[in-house]
Amino acid sequence: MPKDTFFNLPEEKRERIIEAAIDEFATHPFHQARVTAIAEEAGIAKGSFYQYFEDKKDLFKYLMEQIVRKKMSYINRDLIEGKGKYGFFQLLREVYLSGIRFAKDNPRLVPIGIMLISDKELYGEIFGEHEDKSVDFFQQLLEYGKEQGAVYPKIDSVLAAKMLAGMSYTLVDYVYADGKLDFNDMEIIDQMLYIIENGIKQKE
Amino acid sequence: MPKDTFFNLPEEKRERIIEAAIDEFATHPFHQARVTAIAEEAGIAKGSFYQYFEDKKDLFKYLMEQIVRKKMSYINRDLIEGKGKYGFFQLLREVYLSGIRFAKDNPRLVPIGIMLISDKELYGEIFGEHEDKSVDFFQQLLEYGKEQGAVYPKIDSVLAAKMLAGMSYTLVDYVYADGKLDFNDMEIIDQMLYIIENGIKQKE
Amino acid sequence: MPKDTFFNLPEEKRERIIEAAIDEFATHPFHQARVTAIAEEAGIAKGSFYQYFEDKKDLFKYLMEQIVRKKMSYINRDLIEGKGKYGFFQLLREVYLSGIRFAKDNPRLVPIGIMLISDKELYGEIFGEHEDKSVDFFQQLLEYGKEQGAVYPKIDSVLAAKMLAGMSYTLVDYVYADGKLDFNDMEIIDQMLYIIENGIKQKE
Amino acid sequence: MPKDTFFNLPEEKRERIIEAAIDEFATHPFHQARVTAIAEEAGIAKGSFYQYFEDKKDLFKYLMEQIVRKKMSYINRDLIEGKGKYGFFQLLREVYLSGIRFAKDNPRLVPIGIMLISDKELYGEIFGEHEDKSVDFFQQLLEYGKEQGAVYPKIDSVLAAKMLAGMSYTLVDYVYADGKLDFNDMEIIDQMLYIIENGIKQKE
DNA sequence: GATGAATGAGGTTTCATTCAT
DNA sequence: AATGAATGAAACCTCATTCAT
Repeated sequence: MPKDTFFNLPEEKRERIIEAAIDEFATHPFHQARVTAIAEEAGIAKGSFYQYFEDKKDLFKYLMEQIVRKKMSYINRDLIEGKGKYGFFQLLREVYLSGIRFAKDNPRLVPIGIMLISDKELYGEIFGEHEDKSVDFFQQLLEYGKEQGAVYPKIDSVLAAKMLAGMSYTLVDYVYADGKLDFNDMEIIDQMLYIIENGIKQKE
Repeated sequence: MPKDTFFNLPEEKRERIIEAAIDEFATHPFHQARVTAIAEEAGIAKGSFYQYFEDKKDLFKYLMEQIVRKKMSYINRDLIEGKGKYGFFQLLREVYLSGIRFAKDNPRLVPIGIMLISDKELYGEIFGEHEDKSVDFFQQLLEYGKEQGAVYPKIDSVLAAKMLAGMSYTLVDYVYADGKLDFNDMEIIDQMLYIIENGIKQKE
Repeated sequence: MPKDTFFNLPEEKRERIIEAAIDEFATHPFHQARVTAIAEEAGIAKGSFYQYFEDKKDLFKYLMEQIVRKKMSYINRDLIEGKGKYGFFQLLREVYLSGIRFAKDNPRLVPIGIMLISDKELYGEIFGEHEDKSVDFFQQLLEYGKEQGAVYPKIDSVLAAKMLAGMSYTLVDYVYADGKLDFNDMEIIDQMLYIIENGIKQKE
Repeated sequence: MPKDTFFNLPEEKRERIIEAAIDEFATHPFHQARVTAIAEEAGIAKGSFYQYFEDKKDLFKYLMEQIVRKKMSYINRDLIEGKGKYGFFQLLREVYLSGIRFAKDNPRLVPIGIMLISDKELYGEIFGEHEDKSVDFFQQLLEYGKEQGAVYPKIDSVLAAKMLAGMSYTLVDYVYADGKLDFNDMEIIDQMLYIIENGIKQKE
């Protein structure tokens, strides 16, 4: 957790530091990212860094929390508005869409998350051992879908949740790799949803 | 490419070095992995390491090639046997199964591949810029499925291929995380396949 | 070019580092000179060295520039005073004298320059490919001598310049080898000048 | 001194090793020159190197001796033929000419000698502390010149010898730097000799 | 609080030389 | 005698972190 000094900083400076950190962590794996580079980019003294944060990991943890929070905000906004209105698949659509919007609005945040996934040791230190939260989320969504009568009840919610979560990654990575998404995001999501709904089998 | 000296080494020693490297790379991201640790673990002098390999990256590349080759061997064996016999979904099942078997037989190799994915720069240096091969593979498989009349022809092969590839990761990661799989691997795969085939929608 | 940190250092410390560097480079060819030795001798941490200089070569370049500048200062002082007063041979005498005075005042700097000469690759990196400056200098001096009517006009200025430059080295090396010069420096220079002026031939 | 094994080697192989050594020492200062490179270039095993030579320095010493011997041979041949025939300045001319011929025939040997000069420590280990032999040589020549009545007797032979020796270096370096000499070597030497004989002063 | 110099552990890599076959 | 693998000391350099002002 950053020290109080960090939170007492003028908004603008805090912002600069965070931006610099994002730049560095987006382009380098954690152990490769340099505190010096962040300090320079942010225009603060190297010593100041340690006045704000316990150490490199402290900053990274904080950053990660912010990212998660931000990503959540994309989802929630849509869901809150839609909760009553949408059916299960429409909700799912919104969720995926929010993921894409997040990636599009914050492309530099995407690789940071991806990088973390691969470093299990670091991941553990940051999120504890707890399971992937997004899986929980999709699992709950699926239960809701079953209640609604939209999802085939015999489906194993846990497995399906993992699949949906994985698909979410696939989607974001797809968007991120391609650079920019445009109109036909919709098309891609709709096709993906079609497959999720109906599978790929040829019906006779 | 390792130097000749490496290939001239007695089988046993070569094995020791590779094992040590796997241990190190499985538990540390590339830049965090230490040549010293590998040399010590393998019981060779640090200088010897550089008689066998150009540098750390050289060893890593080689290791990665071996991993890919090995993984391929799991797939190929099954496919070659089945080519004529199996229908599309049976083939897909075999492919996933082979992925799981690979992960089960070589659990330490899994995280190495996963780590690489997140380090785009390193990834590029090793595989060039070329796209994920597994996506190509699944795409071809899908085309075959369409010819066979097993896959709904309107499905976008590229997108579906990405999804199938992603699902493959999901599966392996699942297995890897849980430690060991037993009999009911089958069950999980079958459920996953059911979803892929039919989707998750409640048919009326 | 040393970093700012170096120039911000207290005079005394900067001096210590330079002295240590001179000691090391005076007794070892560049590639044999050790950063560790310099740091130890200067009483600074090895890491500090790299806070002051880009790398070993950076320090060496800087040192070399200082040496050249210092040597120049010996010449210039005399020349500026003498420009109007002296004839060509008197000027030449001053130049040689300044070379000797430099060598006498800064004996440890002499071998550093000499060592550099032999390492063409390093020399090129430091001074660029440009010709030996001292040759240029003597050439100009000779032209001046011809204008003055002191130098035999048919003499090839380029060749003679090379000879005078070489002789300058001979002289310095002589002084340096012998350890210390005393009164009869004058005598040696005068004899040398006599030869340069009149040659060694017995006139009939 | 190389071991017997070296001298028992077939002429052709010995030659190859020497050539490889020359290549390496001509392009790298002693401490930068690599035994490995020499062995590779010569097409022998690294281990064999130590069967022939005590160590790197041993080979270098031997090489240096050969170079000196070879250079001598250029001088001697001319001198022996000329001893009676030539006057002092003609002899001097022959000596310089032989230096140039040597440099032209063996350009790769020149920088090796030059490099050695700058590394006083190494120089001492190889030639002992004894004075520069070429100075001795020129001194004797000058005495002879005086006897002959060709050299102005009041000239200090030691100083003049140093100058002549230095000039010899100047000359060789000149030739070496320029790459190749052609016909007008003669011209250069003659001009140089003119200066040595008569000086550069304008006679009234 | 801000600064930036100081530190030193630790990392990769090189290479002369020895050793075992 | 010939080979080439093995060794390990030592070099350069990086960087997170601490210290002193």
